[in-house]
Amino acid sequence: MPNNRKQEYDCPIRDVLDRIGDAWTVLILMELSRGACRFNALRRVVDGISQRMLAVTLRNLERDGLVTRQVLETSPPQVEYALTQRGVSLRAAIDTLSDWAQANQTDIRASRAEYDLAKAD
Amino acid sequence: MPNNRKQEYDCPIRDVLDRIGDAWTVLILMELSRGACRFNALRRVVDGISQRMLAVTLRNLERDGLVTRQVLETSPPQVEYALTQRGVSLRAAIDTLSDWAQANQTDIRASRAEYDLAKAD
DNA sequence: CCGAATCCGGTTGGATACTG
DNA sequence: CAGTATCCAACCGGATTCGG
Repeated sequence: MPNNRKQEYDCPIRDVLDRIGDAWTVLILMELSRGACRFNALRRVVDGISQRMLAVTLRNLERDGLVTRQVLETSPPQVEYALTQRGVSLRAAIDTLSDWAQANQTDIRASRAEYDLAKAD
Repeated sequence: MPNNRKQEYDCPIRDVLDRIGDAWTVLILMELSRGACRFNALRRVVDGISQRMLAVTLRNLERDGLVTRQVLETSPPQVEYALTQRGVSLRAAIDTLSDWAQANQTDIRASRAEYDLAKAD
């Protein structure tokens, strides 16, 4: 039920988190923000992503208008993905979170270590 | 492998997304930002959350130093949760994302509808 | 080269029942 | 009141295979 109920309320922040909360979307977004990229090129650089998840993630991004998909008429055909303007603006919003993450990561790690230690009494 | 590999790289943004990417953390964070709250009070207001997930989520938040857990010496004992300073700052970062979500949600919905329609040809 | 379809093991999280 | 423990169904995503 967790995934069905996600869209149960009309909560915009949930929409975004459902998109970027998974393991790969943010990585792909970051990679594409460095410039357009083809499928297998992405696959090599994202490192560890399966073909399936790359396809699924890109399709979702395209569906939300965050990424464009352009088929190049080469032989064999190639497909180039690029951020839309909306995608760029999302990336900027994510950067805020990323900044927070970097600024607080050592403190958070310390808190976790302390917490785990206290539990191991 | 997706969950084991999450922490594989030392990527701070992943740390944050692993925390707030789930269904409940953000909702609880938002609720606590309105003031301290007890367990069952949270449970009532968050609406739809199971007892188990509320406990798990709160424990994770506490572990990261985002939330404090204070046992009140009443009878029966009550437990009050509140945001830490760090929790407040995270909420601020999330607000940026939330603003983006609100600003773009109608466009995104439109994109999705258009995409789905094009697929149903 | 790009992707969809199928299969299937591991994780997630709800329901329920039980403690301090 | 505030959790923990157990059980189990649903989902997610990797591996593999096949199509355009």
